[in-house]
Amino acid sequence: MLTISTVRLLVLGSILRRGISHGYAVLSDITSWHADTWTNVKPGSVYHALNKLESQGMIKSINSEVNVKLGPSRKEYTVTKKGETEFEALLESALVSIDIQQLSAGVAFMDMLPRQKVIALLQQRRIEIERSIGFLKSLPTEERPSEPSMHPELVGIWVGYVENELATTERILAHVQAGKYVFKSEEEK
Amino acid sequence: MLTISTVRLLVLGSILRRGISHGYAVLSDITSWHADTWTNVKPGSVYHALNKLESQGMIKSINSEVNVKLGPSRKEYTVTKKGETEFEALLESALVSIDIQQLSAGVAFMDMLPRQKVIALLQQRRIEIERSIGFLKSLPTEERPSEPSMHPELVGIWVGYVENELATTERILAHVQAGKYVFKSEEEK
DNA sequence: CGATATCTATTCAAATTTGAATATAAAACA
DNA sequence: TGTTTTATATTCAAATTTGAATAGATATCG
Repeated sequence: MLTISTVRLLVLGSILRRGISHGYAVLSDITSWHADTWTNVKPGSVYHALNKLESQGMIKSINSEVNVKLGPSRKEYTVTKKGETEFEALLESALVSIDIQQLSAGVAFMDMLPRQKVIALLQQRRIEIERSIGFLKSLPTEERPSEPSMHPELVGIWVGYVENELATTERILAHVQAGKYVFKSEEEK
Repeated sequence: MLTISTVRLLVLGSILRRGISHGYAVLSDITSWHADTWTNVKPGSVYHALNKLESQGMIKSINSEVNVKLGPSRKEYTVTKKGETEFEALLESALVSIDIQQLSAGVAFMDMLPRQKVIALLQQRRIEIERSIGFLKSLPTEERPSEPSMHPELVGIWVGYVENELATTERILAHVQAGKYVFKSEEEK
């Protein structure tokens, strides 16, 4: 289950990438990206996010209505300045978040930030994950657990999870530092 | 964010472990188990689950009212036969689920199933994860991704996630097969 | 050329979650 | 003894998500 901020990030990012877009295209983008794994957004969530973003002045609807399409009429949107600011804030917090769905959405759009910014955020993420590993490893367990919190396997599951998050962060960080991918304000040749 | 079925499993398991319980105790159990990591259940979710489980005949309220407590009055529940059946169904599906939160809840209560059953479920989980790894590894990627679904890092995040799930499953399976922990209908000495 | 399938596009009610508020009783303190 | 704190216990409105339904327009098939 995705959080609202992840949906907002995905919606804003999808519209920004296209310049002008509408609910169905956003939905198609998101579901085509998901690979049945990292997102499971339903139409209602996308349209809800669009309505809310519009009411908050993050996006605004335009009436181009160039009827070069098949099917019912669309409502098209562009992202406002305020929306761009929101997008960057959501993106930055996604790249630092320990949650894997947030991170996925962040990585999907990371090239819309400068390379150095992404490096700094991923380094921050690494520090938070290391703290989390330290905490989890400090938890006491019992071979005959008297309650679930003491169960070695339960603690093990979460240690494994965050250790994998650490490896993931370091891998991406290394690639970005090594010059892979094209980031904001880097010309492509 | 937890799914409803995970909350139901946790609530039923918590009541079953205590025999008789009430909302606040269930909430305390669940939050004391979480270690700030694998659950983040709010009061409203627990009470909602209790009301729904009661309306479905999975639990029933009893009026023992042995006022040996401090604070406002409670509403106490026991799990019905129907609720026990539901608990086992939820538990079995949690142990097979690829979702880590479901698995965590499943592991927390796995000792309420026979050892052989748990082994069979974890083996099934392993097979589903292997299928998932195969699928993810078959996805095409591009060094200059034209869309997020093609991004090597995004695919890499999810390959890493499921590979870690595989390792976790195999580790727990090995421990259970090696005779660790006390399961249903195994006497303790 | 009429039926029906398909793709496009959105809406809506019902279910669920969240965050905050409310409320009771005992304990602790001054 | 009064007042504040702490622990117990639940409720509720608002926000969000889900699942299903609705609906327009072209394509396809016999």
